[in-house]
Amino acid sequence: MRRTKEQTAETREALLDAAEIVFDRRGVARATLEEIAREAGMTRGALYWHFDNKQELYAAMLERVRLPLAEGESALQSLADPFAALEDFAARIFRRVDGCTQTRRVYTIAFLRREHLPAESGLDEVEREMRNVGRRDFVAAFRRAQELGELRPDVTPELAATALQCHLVGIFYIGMQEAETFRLYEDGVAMVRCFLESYRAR
Amino acid sequence: MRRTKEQTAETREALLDAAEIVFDRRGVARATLEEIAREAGMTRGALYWHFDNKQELYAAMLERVRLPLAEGESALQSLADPFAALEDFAARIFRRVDGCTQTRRVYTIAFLRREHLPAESGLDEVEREMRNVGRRDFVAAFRRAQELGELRPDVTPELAATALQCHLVGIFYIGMQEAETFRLYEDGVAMVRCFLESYRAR
DNA sequence: CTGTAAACATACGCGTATGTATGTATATTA
DNA sequence: TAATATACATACATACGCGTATGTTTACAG
Repeated sequence: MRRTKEQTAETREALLDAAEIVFDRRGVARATLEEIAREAGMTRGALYWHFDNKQELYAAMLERVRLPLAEGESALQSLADPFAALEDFAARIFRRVDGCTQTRRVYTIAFLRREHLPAESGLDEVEREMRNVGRRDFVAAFRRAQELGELRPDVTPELAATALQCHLVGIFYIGMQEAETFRLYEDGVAMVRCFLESYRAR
Repeated sequence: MRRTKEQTAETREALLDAAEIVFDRRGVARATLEEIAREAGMTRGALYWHFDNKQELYAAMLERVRLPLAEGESALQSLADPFAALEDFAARIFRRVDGCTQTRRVYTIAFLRREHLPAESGLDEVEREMRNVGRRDFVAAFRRAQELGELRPDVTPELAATALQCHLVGIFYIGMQEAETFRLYEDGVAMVRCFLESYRAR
């Protein structure tokens, strides 16, 4: 029952799609490899052929979304107008998560459908790295704004960056829990815009 | 080996303390009743005497913190100065979570150490209720601010309430993940103050 | 065209957590 | 003070999910 290269790749994608669905439905811990395989119309044999275990399956699922995300649109580009760049960055992220079902589902899984342990070796390094990369960019942008005299004089760039981080995380969090009533893109952008104004110098 | 009423109550508390520790360490799903019982110096027999299963143990752990929290300091009191009341409300919550190790740990467990499923019957109703109660108060406060002409004219009370909710959740979320480097009370209050200013009319 | 390994399906053994059943000592009550 | 139910500890029965071993078909390399 050997398949062609194409069929094999399709099977792998189907397994990852199924993993997303079942992780979203049951949570990562309670999801069983049996249910994932059946969701894809396969057996656990196929799963263990493509992935070593649930951990690696989860990592591969993340990677499939991280790749297009890392391709270019992640960093904030121009530091000429830091506030505009920050708002634009947030808008792009919201647009991406709100527009693409798959991205949204994976983000939901990563945020809500799994347990975040204190010293989770390996996987959380990725998350922490992603978060810190974002934060580093935020600090740089607010520092630039400070140089331009556009930042409120009573706050540090670090605090402003942390606050933005908190606000974005909160928007994602609530937006995913109230997925039906909460329009991530429209409401999110409005909130971030309003938020950024408060850190602007008068 | 029958114990006195006092001893029994102490055992129950010890089991709940142990549940907090193990849930925080392993996450709720991966935590085993065996480890919890041993952490309390007991066996699973004691656990099954006091609680029916892990679900009820978790609920009892939540309830132990919800009780003192519901005793009085939860609602925002005066609507004379809505913005001050909101800031004060946030400050009290931060103070409570930041000051009390137990409260902080339970919040960390509820936020990070468990999986949030879409239709989790029973337990998530409590969470949703808590969240909606907060939100209702926020909406009322911002509506009152609108009547007083203190709310920015370009935002609705509902959006402002949602934004505040998002910001608070994000602060909790980040504050618990970076528990070492993030001072929940000081930084949190500063952020909320700055945030609230941005929704004030000029 | 033939051998080999890929791409799975099937079957098995294993550990582990759970729930329950039973044992037991003792505080409580009548 | 005797009887009883309490407050556990211990033992057991069960099921579930995982990892692996093995079987089977067939694409592909030479």
